[in-house]
Amino acid sequence: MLDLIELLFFAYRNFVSDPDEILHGFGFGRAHHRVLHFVNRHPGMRVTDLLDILRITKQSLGRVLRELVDQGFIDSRAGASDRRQRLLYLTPKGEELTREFVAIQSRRIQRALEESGTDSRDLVRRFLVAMIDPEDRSPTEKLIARADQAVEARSLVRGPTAG
Amino acid sequence: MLDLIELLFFAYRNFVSDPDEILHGFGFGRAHHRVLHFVNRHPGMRVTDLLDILRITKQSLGRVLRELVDQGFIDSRAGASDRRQRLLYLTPKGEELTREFVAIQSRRIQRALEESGTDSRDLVRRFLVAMIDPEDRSPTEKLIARADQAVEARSLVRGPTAG
DNA sequence: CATTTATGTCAGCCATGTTGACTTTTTTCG
DNA sequence: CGAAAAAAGTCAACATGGCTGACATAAATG
Repeated sequence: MLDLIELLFFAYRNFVSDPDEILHGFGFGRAHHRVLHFVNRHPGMRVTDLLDILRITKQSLGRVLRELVDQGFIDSRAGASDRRQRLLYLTPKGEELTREFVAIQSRRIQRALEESGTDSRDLVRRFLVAMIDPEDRSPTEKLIARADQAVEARSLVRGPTAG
Repeated sequence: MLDLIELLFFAYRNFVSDPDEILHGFGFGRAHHRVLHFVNRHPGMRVTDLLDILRITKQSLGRVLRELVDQGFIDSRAGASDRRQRLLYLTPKGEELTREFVAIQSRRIQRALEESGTDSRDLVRRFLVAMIDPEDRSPTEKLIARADQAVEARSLVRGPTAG
């Protein structure tokens, strides 16, 4: 297993370096990437939801979130039904930036799947899920499913060719 | 691909948290884990080799390496043929600690491979290699091969049942 | 009205990266 | 031999992104 332990290290390092380089030009770092990524996936999410996903403290998140809001990458609106909540959305500027690193990371994964063989996607997906702590798997898969459904819903509203 | 991007994040986070927890008891962190891991894999490696693998600065490495040597987890001996070199070895204490996190990470991978299906190992390995930057792949695979061969050589010297 | 919840903020600390400058020891090469 | 290069180590200062603890405010809830 030692080879796979190391390959995970090397692969992940390259994988996260893609967005790192893009964000470095804006004075942002890895922490900003994560925030942008999950706000993109769950538009209108609460700050608390983001804290649960990232598993960092409010203070750590607060720092990067403030920078992203101040510089116009994220919009933070009070909730309609519960006005204590701050619901997080990407601005057009934030969407544009997010598209960049989603694209580059998707390309890397796509290439790797093609090189590793036909029908590798399902197996790789199952492997990654199984690498997650058992108690976290179901919540994680539900989170991903909810995000995917929301994308689907938005694309139906805008029409099939709008995205 | 968004689901795989996120699964990589969640899977890797759990994957590295295993050794993190073990090392936290010794006042060590992620940086110490990496050093111990690669010194275990390449006993007698030079400091320069380690710098090449980790891609961090001499100063960053120096800090954690000093702690590991001072506290008796790593032995640093002058090279026989080139006495400028410091060749790095795990002490018995370092070996014991290293065995712990190799074991826990191996168990996680083993479990994930079993759950993701028969013959998943080869495909997962190919996928991980293909996730690495093309120009880094060949050096990385050679590095892993050399480490595996050295393990093989050592086990032949000590006899097949010694390990 | 008291309590809880969601959020934000100040202050300070820690781990681990970075740059830049410099030293010592040893090897290599013209 | 002597100059240059290589391997390693060190000092100082700084950045990023984690952390704890203590509070403050607004709004919902019972």
